[in-house]
Amino acid sequence: MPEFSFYPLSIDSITDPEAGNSGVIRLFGRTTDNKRVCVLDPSFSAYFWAIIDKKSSVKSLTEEILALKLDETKRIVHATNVTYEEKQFLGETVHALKIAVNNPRDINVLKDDIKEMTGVIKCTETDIPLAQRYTVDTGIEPLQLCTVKGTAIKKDYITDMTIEATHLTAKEDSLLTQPRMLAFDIEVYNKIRSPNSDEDPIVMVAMYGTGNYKKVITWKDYPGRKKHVTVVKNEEALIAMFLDDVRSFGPDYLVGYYSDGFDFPYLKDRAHQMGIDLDLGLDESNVRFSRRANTSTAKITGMPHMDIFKFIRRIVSGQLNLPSYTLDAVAKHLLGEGKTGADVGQLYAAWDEGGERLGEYAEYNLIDAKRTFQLMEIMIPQLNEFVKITGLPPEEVSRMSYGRLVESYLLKNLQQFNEIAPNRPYQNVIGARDGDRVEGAFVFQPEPGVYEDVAVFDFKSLYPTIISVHNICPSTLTAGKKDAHTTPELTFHGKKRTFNYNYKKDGIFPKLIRDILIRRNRIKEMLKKNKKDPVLHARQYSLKILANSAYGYFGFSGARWYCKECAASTTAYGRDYIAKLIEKAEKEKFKVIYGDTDSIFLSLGGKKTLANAKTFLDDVNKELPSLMELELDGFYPRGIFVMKKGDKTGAKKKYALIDEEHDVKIVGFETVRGDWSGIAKDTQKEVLRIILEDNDIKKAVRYVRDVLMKTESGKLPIEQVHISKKLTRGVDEYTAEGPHVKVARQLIKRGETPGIGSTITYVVQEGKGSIGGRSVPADEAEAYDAEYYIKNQIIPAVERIFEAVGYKKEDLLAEHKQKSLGDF
DNA sequence: ATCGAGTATAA
DNA sequence: GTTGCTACTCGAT
Repeated sequence: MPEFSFYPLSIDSITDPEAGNSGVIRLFGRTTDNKRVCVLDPSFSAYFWAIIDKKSSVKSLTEEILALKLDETKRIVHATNVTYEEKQFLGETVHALKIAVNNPRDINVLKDDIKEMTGVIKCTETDIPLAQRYTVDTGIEPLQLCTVKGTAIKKDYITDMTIEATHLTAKEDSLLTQPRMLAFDIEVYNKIRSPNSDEDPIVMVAMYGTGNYKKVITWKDYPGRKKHVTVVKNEEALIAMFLDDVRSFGPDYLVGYYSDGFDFPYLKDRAHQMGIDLDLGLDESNVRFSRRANTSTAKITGMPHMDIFKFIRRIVSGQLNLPSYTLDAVAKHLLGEGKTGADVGQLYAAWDEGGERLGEYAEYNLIDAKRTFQLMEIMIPQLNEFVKITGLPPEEVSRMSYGRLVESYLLKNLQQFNEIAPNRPYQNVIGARDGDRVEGAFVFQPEPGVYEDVAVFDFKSLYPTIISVHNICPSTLTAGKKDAHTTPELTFHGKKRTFNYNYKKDGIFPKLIRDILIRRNRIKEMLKKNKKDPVLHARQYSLKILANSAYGYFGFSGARWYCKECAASTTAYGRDYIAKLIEKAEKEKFKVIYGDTDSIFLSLGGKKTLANAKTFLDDVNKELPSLMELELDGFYPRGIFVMKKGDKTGAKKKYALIDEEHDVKIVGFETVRGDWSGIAKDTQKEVLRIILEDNDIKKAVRYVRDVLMKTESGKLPIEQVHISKKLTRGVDEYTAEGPHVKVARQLIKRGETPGIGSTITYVVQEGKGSIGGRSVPADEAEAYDAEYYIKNQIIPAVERIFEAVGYKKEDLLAEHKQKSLGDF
């Protein structure tokens, strides 16, 4: 009887037609001696719960449920086993029947009849995927080494062996950390910017894999071709060879960058036209596509396909904070090297001409695949941490949302509470929930001006600690005030009220969040000794994300544990903590200049020292409940707050600070926004720097004047007047057409297909009429409307900075006009 | 002058 | 399939 250890890479379930369509768990993985295996575990049964009104109903209901025989097409649906357990459901002790079935699909049929039975209150956990249920109940998890005993069977899987397991056990703490990976990228022939799969062929595909594997396939030969470039006779042969190469390489992960959204859908369209199947599955099945909202996914049975773009965009973007997440931008940031310099827009021309230039594009293609591979390598520790936290397979984790993260973590940790989970809401419930709004955070109204010696404090993980300390949870929400935390007064559905959370027992969220925060604190301690450890870093980051997602999850309409009261209570406590902190600071004669959600800014301004501020910090921390902590976020010799447009009050969420290392931190200004021209952003940045660092307003005025003159002369580099905005819907769906929509129409007219999510870059030119009417695609612009850029871009970007230091816009303009008049 | 739509960012 | 808050421009009225 074969016995070996292996790392599961994907876990899913199938039904076995030879055993009455009963559910079978299927694990594809890699053995410790590097073989590919498929392990089938038929021993695990699907089940769900029925919550019933009283214990005395158990016997009769059990009989009634077991007697159910429902006729479905080609099968009889029935329960195989019913057992009674006392469980917890949202904080209540309940009587529950665990109802097992043969075919996982039977759950959906049975539950409708069972919930109508007298004595049954509701059916729940009817929508948990069998594979997820399996990992939770057995502890067999993706990437965790496990040992299997069983019989080798013949099944048509493309693996070294297929085993039907008799014993399957998880080994402790051994994770697959070095998967065999293959990254790929395709290049398409296209004259206009967005390729059309009905016409434009795939001309190259590159692969880069573990062990320095590299290969480019193309279908036109050229002089000087390198030996890793293979030429085939046409596009059809290119696709066929690509599929063969992927199969024979046998990756644990097949990796792409935006391959869910582009490479695979494109390959599918082209292959379909040629009558080829993308049958990469280890069961010879085709790549499976699904579309939801505006994202698509491409999955391959047994061969996890990872779209690393999605993971970076959704999960890691919080720590990267880049303005753009193109492969080039992300690779430059994380690897120090981006794409090659080749202009992919000219690939079609090189292809038509033939010749040596094609070599540049083969190199470009290969480097794209290589960068994708390198990015995946960097992401592995982070990905592994999320796999451990959620128990989800890597391909799911790579496409995971925050809601899914929280929910998977909860489902995985419910046993310690003896709790059963609510079902996911139906669409109509989600719709009803969407109308609910809760009051958010407090933002301090700043006074415009320049401040000296600014100390910034913030609460460490404010919302997670509040949830934990005040036991905020759908399972502890209670009507009575006895033995309960009562929230500060808040507005809910238009009425003033408070909520109570019983503290007699730990809530699910509070307990799990406390564990997470404590674990994270421990890891951060370890990180102090071992600063660069990527695994520790990934671990603390994943815990941070998880803890921070809990508040958002409470208010998320698609959540199982949706709880608007909990979300409202969390922010109410947040406002209360900040208000009390401000009150205390003012009582201690500190000048509070700003605060937002979890932070306060104190201006020491000569009267107080940093030591005073630190004493204040210590005092505050002595009074805070354990887990909660105020931290010194930073000390800044100078800072500036500006006023809102139109009135004299200070603008919130908009300020700049300079630290002792002379680094300027700019928040909320146009400079850090993508939808302003380069000239406006650069000018604003420099003005802020001059004022904060040199403290020389005259110098700043001189600087702006120079910029205005240069702008007026028409000599700015054209890129400096590019403005970019994203299309968030189809061009015809707009009711109000801004300039970027009008420009998108021009692009369509010249044959391009700017779709949802594409960025439109344009230049405003001179002429009559609306700004939109005078805007043209950036690549068509040679000149710009100097007046527009002066009046609508540069001046607005700097005027309120000058106002904050007592300098009028008119002065700035007047000096500019005099000067320029003199010039003419 | 005012308002809604659209876009983007902070936390 | 995280939340809410603020600020701005453009175009319509």
